[in-house]
Formats: sequence, C-alpha cells, structure tokens
Amino acid sequence: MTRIVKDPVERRSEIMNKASELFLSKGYDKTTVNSIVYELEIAKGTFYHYFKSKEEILCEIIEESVEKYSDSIKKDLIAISGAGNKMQFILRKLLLPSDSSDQFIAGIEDDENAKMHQVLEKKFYEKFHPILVEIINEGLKEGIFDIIHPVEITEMLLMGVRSFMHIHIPRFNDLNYAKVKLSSVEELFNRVLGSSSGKFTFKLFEQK
Amino acid sequence: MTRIVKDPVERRSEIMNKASELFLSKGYDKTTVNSIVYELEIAKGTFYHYFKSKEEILCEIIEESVEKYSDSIKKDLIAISGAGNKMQFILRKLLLPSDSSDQFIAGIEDDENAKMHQVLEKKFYEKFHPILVEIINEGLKEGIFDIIHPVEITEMLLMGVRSFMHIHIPRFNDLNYAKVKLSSVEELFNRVLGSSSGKFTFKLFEQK
DNA sequence: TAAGTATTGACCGTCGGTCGGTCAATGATA
DNA sequence: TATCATTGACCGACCGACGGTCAATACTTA
Repeated sequence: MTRIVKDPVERRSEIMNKASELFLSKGYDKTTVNSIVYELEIAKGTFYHYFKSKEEILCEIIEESVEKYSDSIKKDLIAISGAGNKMQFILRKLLLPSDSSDQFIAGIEDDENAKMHQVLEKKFYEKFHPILVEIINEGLKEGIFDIIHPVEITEMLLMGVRSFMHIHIPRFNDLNYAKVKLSSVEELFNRVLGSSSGKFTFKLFEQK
Repeated sequence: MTRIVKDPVERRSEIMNKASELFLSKGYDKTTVNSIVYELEIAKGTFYHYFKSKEEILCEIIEESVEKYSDSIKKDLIAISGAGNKMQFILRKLLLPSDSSDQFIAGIEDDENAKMHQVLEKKFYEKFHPILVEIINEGLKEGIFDIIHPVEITEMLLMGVRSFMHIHIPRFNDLNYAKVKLSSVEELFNRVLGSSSGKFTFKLFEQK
C-alpha cells in the first residue's frame, strides 16, 4: 500500500489513457473497472474520485477523440478553396482511415461493443453534420451543388456512409474491393449533390 | 413451489412474449432475467432450459419480429406492379410506423438499449437489403431507374434512412415537421435512382 | 495545526448464469 | 396389468464477477 499522490490533471488523463487502451483492445463490456485500476496500480476509489461511472469515462474519451479528429479536419478545410474540393477532401478523410492517430474513428469491432459504437456514432454525427451542411451551403452559393433539403439529406448520407464504412473497411486492403466501394460513394454523392449536372464531379481516387 | 408442466412449445413462447413485453417497456439492460422469471412464476433454471443466455432470447425475439414484418411486406409487394410503385410502397412502410403490430420496428428508446438497437438494425439490414436490391434491379430492366452500383448504394440509403427515422419519427405527430422530413427522403431517392430524369417520381404523401 | 483533498480497499447489492437434483409422463418388459 | 428404466421439463440455492460506495487515512497547503 504505497500511496502515490499525483497532479490531479495528470492522474485523470492517466486513467483516461489506460481506459482508452483497454476499451480498444478488449472492448467496452469486457474491460472492467477493476482491470483499469489494477493496471494503473491505483485503488478503485481513485477511479470513482475522477469519474462518476464507467459510462462517463467512455463518453469523455469518445468526446475528446472525435473532437480532436474533427478539429484537425476543420483546420485543414480552411486551406482548401471551393466547396467541391472541400467536400472531396472530407469524404476521403471519412472513408480512408489513413493517418488516424485516432483509432476510435476508424472502427471498432461491433459485437460486444454496442454501447461504444452507439456513443461514438452519436458524437460523430454531432460534430460532422454541421461541417458537411456548411460545405453544402457554400456549394449552393457557388452554384455547383443543387439540392433542396441539405440538412436532412446530409443526415442520411452521413449515417449511411458510416454504416457502409463499418461493413466494408475491414476489407479495404483488397484494392479492387475498395475501388468498387469507393466508386459507389462517388456515384451517390455526385447524384445527390446535383454535381452530375457537370458543375463538379467527385473523384475519391487520385487519377493515374 | 407448485410445479406446473406445460407443452414446451407453449412455455417457450410464453417466455418469449414476456421478455418482449419487458424489453420494450423497460429496455433490455434494465430487464433482468429474474424479473422475467418472477412474473411468469417459473424458476430461473426453466428460463435457462429454453434459452442459453439473455442475449440469445433477445436475438430470437428480434429475428422473429423482423422476419414477420418483412414477410408481410413481401406478400404485399407481389400484388404491386412496377418497380416504381413497389419502391414507393416499401418506402412508405419503412418511414411510416403505421399498422405496426411489430413495435420493435417502429423504434425503441436508444439510450440504455444499445444492444437491442444493434441487433435490430443488423437483422433489419439483412432482411430488407435484398428486397430493395431486387426492386431496383427490376426498375433497371424496366428502364425507369438509372444507377450503376445498386447493391452498395442501397446499403447506404437503407442505413441512412433508418438513422433518419430514429432521429425524427418521434416528432412525426407534427404534420409540418413530418412533411419536410418525408420530402427530403423523396428528394434523396428521386435523385439517387435517377428517376428525376422524369421516368418516375416518388411521392411519399398521397396527393390532395 | 487545521482544512481540504487525493487516495485507499474492504465492502455491498445485483446481475447473469450454473448445477445437482426432483418429479411426472412415457413406453418397453414380463 | 404391474413394474421399472428413461426422458426432459422444472426447480431454486448457489456462485463469481461486476459496477459502485464510503469511512478511514495520508498528504498538501495555508
């Protein structure tokens, strides 16, 4: 029973980091508060001094994760001109896990992680829906998009594409497979945003 | 401790019915196996004689529920001619809770029901995706639809519309609200299926 | 030294799930 | 018809694991 006192800010993030790690490797349900506490060599009471429940720490981890991710994308978007290019950029980001420092976004095993998945998708929607709507409105002003209900249609597209990702991304190392799936997304967005009228065409792949 | 023996088939469905009732009213997580067993006045062992886990009975309930629902829609579809009409019919069914003897489909409170929601959406997708793809292929042959990747795009649309439902249906008693939301779905499908080319136009509302 | 707070870990209630065993119906045997 | 072995529906005390609590305790700071 060696008692170690740390800066509360540090301790708090220490707990969050370990919890993240375990949630990602073993899943939310199968990660027990006891195991978090055991690996950090702290008492259970310490955990509950910083977080009021297991669910709360999950929400905070995901909130932080999604926010960091969306902030970095927002920053990149500033440097891009034109709604068409912005939309293309964000679609690539959403579909290609790429440089993800954030592993939560790319995807988690769905079974036995229902709670985690639910919280993630909700936060994801909250952060990205406004971004997409803004881009679309910009495109409407530019006259390259053509759509009557941008808010609602973006809702459907965003959630649809997320589901699509969860189904298919695990197989994206097969390049032909990935190509067909990404072409489908291209087709969907080109049609829906009215850019098939020729004003703009999405290409999710770089041209060779 | 009065021991009552029943026809196994009857007992089994008795347990499933009570579990359904409780899952819907209190949610999956908050429904304990003990409470199911207590209300039926049977022993816990009896429950586990019929079902190997709490999750198993959830899966069976939802499987049965979704299957019943999709079967009834399939039956109705036979009597409808033309892919356009079929698509319109099925969209209405999916978006308007209507006559739902099946309460699971219409929607369940999402928080604290992550598991239930996950299982439901998966089954829902499995049953309805093939139906939609078939209708679209029919429409392609008829020449009224125009789409390159029907399988993939149907995946995205189906899941997108489901999410959309879960967000908005609770407020569908406000008619103006419902009208805007349904118009959005109309717009989405008209565009995506190429029916904006004039060959077919969806109308989710009856014309006045 | 007093107040405040970070830390401890024994303890709690509840949950899903187990298991040895009971009992009535069934059907073969003599 | 009387006997007995077999089956499987049913029972409920019990279990381990879980998330969560709380009074005591050690450390920091004013």
